[in-house]
Amino acid sequence: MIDVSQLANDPDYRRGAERKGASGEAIDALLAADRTTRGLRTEVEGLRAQQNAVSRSISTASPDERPAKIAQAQELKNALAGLAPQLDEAQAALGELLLTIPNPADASVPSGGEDDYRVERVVGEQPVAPKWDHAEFGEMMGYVDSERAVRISGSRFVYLLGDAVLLEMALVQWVTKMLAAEGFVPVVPPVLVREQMMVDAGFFPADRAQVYEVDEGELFLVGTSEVPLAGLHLGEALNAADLPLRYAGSSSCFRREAGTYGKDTSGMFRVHQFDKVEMFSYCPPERSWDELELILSLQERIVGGLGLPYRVITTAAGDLGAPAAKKHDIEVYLPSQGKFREVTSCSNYTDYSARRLQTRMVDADGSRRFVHTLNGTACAVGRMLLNIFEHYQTDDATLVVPAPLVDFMGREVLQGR
RNA sequence: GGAGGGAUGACCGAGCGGCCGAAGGUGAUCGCCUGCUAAGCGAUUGAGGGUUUACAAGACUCUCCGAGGGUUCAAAUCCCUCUCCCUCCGCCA
Repeated sequence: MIDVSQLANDPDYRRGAERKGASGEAIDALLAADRTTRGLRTEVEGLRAQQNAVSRSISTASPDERPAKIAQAQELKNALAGLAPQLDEAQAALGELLLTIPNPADASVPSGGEDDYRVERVVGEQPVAPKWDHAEFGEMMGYVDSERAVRISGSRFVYLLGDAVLLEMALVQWVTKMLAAEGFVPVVPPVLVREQMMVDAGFFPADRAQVYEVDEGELFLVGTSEVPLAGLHLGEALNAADLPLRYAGSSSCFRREAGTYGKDTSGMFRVHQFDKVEMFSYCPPERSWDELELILSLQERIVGGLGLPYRVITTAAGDLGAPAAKKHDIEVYLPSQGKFREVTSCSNYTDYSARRLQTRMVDADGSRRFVHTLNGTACAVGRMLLNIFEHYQTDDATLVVPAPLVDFMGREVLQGR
C-alpha cells in the first residue's frame, strides 16, 4: 500500500509511481480523496467527542439535569448519524484509489517497459545448441513424462521420474543448506491460504486469475511460498535487534498460467505445478538495498555454482509488479533456444507490502516503523533441471551431475531409465 | 461427519450497561536495596489514527476487549449474524 503523505510531499516518490504507469490524474484523485476524508474525519470526531462528553456527564448529573442532558446527547447523536455515512463513503472511495497506485520505482530503475531492462552483467560461456533440447532430453531419458500427465491432469503437468527426482532433491538440499548457513531459516509453509492472505500479500485482486481455488473458495493454492512467508509476521511488531529475519521457504507452487496459451508448451518450462525454494527477508528500511544485493549475490552463487551461463538484468519500471520498487532477474542462457530465459527474480518491496501486512519493527528507543520486505527465488527446481538437461547432457545420452550436487547424488554421471 | 467449549493488553486472567483502555498477576524497563547473584521494595509499561505544531516535544481528541450489524444518551458488558480456535468421538497421511 502506498504511503499517501509521502506521495503528497516527495516529488521523487511521486515520479517513481508515475514511471510505473500511475497517471497523474489517478495520483491527484487519491490525494484529493485523502484530503476530503481527513476533513470529514475531523468533523465527525469533533461531534463524537462532544457526544461522549455529554454522555459521560449523565451518570453524575442530578435527576433534574438528566432529561436535558439526554436530549442534548440525542441531538448530537442525530447530527452524527447524518455525517458519519459521508465519512464512510469517502473512506471507501479512498481505499479503492489506494489499491490503484503501485509502489514507486526506485530512482535506479530504468524507465520503460518489458524490453527496456538494463543488462547488469553477462557471465559464463554460451555453448552451441545441444544434441537434444531440454524437453526432448527429459522425455528420452525417462526423466519427464508429459504425455501420461496430460491423461490425468491435462496439459502443463509432468511426471518427474527416476534420477531427475533425486536431482531435484539434491538441488533443494544443496540450496537450503547454503541458505541456512547464511542465516535463512528453512521453512515448509502452508501452500493453501485464505483469501485475505492473498489480498494482504498483494496478489489479489490483480492476479486472481492465476491462482487455483480450493474448497469452494475457502482456500487458495499459492503460486509461490512468498505468500505464506509474507504472512509469517502478519500484524506483528518485530524487534529491531532480530532483523533482518531471513527465511528459505520450500514448497510446491501452483499457477494457472492463464493467458499463456501457446507459450513454452513443451517440457516443463512452464507448468502448473513446480517446486521452489524461495528467499524472504524482513529488513530494516536503511539496509534493504544491501539486502537486495545480498539476495542477488546468493542467486548468482547458486546459478553460477551450477556452472550455468547467465546474465543479470534490472527490470524496467513499467515491467515491475505493483509491490516492487526494484527487481533483478537472472536469466540463464538456454542453448537450444539461443536465448536467455528467466530462472530467478528478486525484488525489494520496500514498505509497500509491510504497510498492508502491518508488519512493523520496534527500535531500541521504542519507535515503530514498517519493515521492508524482500523476496527472491533461490531455486525454481523445474527450470533449474531443464537447464541442467541442456548444459550437462552428453552426446551418448548421459547426464553429468553438476559438481555441487555430486555429494548429494553419490554419483557423477546419470543414465536414462 | 457428530458433540461440546472458547475468543479481553507481550502473556495469564478478572470484569457482564456508566470516570473500564480495562482489576490482579507474570514478563519487561528504571530506581532502591545488596559483597556478587537471587530475593525484596518502589515506579513505569498497549496499539493505530486525527487536529495543532516543524511529519519534534507537548496539548486536545477519535478508534480498538475475534469480525460485522443492532438496542441505548451510554456496551468489553445486552441482542443478532459471521469467522476463527480448542476439546472429545469417528475417519485418515
